[in-house]
Amino acid sequence: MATIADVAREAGVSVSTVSYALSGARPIRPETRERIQESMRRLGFQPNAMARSLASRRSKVIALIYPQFGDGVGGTVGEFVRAAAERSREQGYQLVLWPFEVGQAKEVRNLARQGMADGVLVMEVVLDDQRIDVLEAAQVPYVMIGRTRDVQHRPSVDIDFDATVERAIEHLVGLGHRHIAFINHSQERIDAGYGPAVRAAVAFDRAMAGHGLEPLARACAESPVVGREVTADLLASEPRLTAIVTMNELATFGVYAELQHRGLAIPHDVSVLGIVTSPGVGVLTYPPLSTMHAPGAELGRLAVDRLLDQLSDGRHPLPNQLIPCVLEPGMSLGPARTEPDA
Amino acid sequence: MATIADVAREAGVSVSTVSYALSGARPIRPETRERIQESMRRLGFQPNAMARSLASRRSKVIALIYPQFGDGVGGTVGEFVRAAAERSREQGYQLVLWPFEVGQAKEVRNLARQGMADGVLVMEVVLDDQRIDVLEAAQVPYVMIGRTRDVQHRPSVDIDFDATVERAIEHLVGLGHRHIAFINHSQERIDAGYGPAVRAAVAFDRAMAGHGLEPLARACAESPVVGREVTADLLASEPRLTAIVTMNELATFGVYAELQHRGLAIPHDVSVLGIVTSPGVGVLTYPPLSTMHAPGAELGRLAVDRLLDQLSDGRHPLPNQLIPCVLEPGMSLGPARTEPDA
DNA sequence: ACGCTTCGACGAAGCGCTTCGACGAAGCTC
DNA sequence: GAGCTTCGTCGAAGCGCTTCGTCGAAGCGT
Repeated sequence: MATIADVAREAGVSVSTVSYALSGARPIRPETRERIQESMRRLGFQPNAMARSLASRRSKVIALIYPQFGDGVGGTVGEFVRAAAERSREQGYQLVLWPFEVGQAKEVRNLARQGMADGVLVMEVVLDDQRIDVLEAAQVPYVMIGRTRDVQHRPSVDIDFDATVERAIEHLVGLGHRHIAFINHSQERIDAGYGPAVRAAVAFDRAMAGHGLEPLARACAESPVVGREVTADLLASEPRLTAIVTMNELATFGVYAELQHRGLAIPHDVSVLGIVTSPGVGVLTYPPLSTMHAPGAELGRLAVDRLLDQLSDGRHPLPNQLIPCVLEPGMSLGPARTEPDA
Repeated sequence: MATIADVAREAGVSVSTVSYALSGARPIRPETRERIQESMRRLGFQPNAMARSLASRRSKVIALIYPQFGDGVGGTVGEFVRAAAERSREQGYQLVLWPFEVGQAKEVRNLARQGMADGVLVMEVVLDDQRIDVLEAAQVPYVMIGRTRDVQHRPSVDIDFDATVERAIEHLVGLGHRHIAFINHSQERIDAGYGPAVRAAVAFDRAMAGHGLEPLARACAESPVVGREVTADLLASEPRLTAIVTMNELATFGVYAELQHRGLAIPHDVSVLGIVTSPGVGVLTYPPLSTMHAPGAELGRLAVDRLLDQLSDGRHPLPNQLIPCVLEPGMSLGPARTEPDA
């Protein structure tokens, strides 16, 4: 492998001149630069990443602390990861994977101290996340995906659950729906303070109230069978129901099953809208589910950008940046049926 | 950040002694080692990764060239990635993501020349894959997931499609099924030489022949709607059909829809078996689909192990290592119904 | 007691780059 | 034309480690 010294010799200049030609940190006469570039080409020179990092004290590496993939149907995490990796590359950074759970803060600290990463992206943070604490202690720039309890002074990007739910309700109300139910994640997750579940629940109540409507919400275990039971329960407690919003992919399959079982047509009798879904979930059902899918790729890009902001000018970015989910029309939404008893 | 020099001073030894205590490359007297470790602990010392890599000429980094996530329902890629990342970490390596398509061989070469990775894992290789060519030219150790046309001398790990299909058929035959259909990926993918589709098709014919049965196979676009059409077509051309094997997740949803539409009960009238699926797909249907899911995690671990084999002793591992899919019982398999006309 | 090996530690030379200070040549001012 | 700045380049000092050669001290056999 050719080194910068080989290039310098070939081009008849000093090593430092080659370095400056490479980085542009000092002016080089055009014909000298030409000569250097020609030599680099001839030798197939690529600067050694390790030497460069050591000398410049910048590794050009971003670490991504990421959660279990693949629970649920989720392609969202995959989208996020790929977008983050691509954006990093565009900006001349590499993305390394640190598969650490919440409990492995010590490992995070050690790796951070090894100077392998200039900054860290932390996915699926929890309310009290030790990993964030050690990163702050180690003075390593980071961006969270999600939020800790203290969110004011910590840079993060996340799904805008408020806006997503608000838009979902608005859309349904616009179609004439007045009796709208919401199927959330499981009660355990809500009790555990799982951010999305808690925030969406609050947002749903608020959005319904904003339209002068009665909120009807249920927690639901992540399973089609329970989703089916919950749907039955919802129909029993509110027979005038014409729309169901779900934030629970597996439960959604149960919603479909129960409605079909009862001979209720989608969307003629009941409209169904899946929010914060993975991409591609809509086509798994018949009729295709209308969804508001999580902006995984956009979040990935944004997270990298916010991190690089910190790395370049040292300034802290906006502490929080939220992106709403995107409506992906399917065939499961329609105007509310005329209420049988209203 | 403490350096090795700080530790040496603290412990009253030379820098090289600390280094040897760290690596174990030369014997150190126990009490000296004690003292050094105590100093390291006190200073919170972690060796600088860049300096270490530069001096030792080993980056302790594995690169993963990986495909688009999230087409299809797939959690398999996610499983693979996480398992590979975890295994790497266990072995003291980092996993970096190189989001490169088949066409970006030049980028792969450049990055490889930068010495950032000691070895490379290449996912979703195609029959003639330039990325493999440049890696060989650059003498960078690699392991493929999948196969190129020339597979004899190239280390790879992959799903054992032969064994998977063979076991699937065997299982169904054991349940008394004689008229078994196979739904493959789309014709375009087969024509394009997409390995899994081609190999599974061949394996199906062979397995059926091995049991003295008539193979009945169909290509099918990746969509529930087309899956439904193909199912109708299969039932028309072989009314005695009692089992359907699918290697096409989206189509499987269509299979269910068509069977239910015709009042054919699963598994009483027709058994359905999804092979090479992502984990968790089974529970999306009712009754839960029996699957043979792709061993993503196992492949991830294995790929890393095979790569590290090369890195440590320089010997080439077994060129190919295949792992069959694992049967995950659902509720969609049952004994063949008595043939109405046999 | 002598030379021999073995053990444990040290010093120094890199690894391939970045970056700082310096310096000759050329261009400017008055 | 003396003194100034500006431009383009060079040399050398690291960055924080690994690793090779070396060397004193202790342990061995005879």
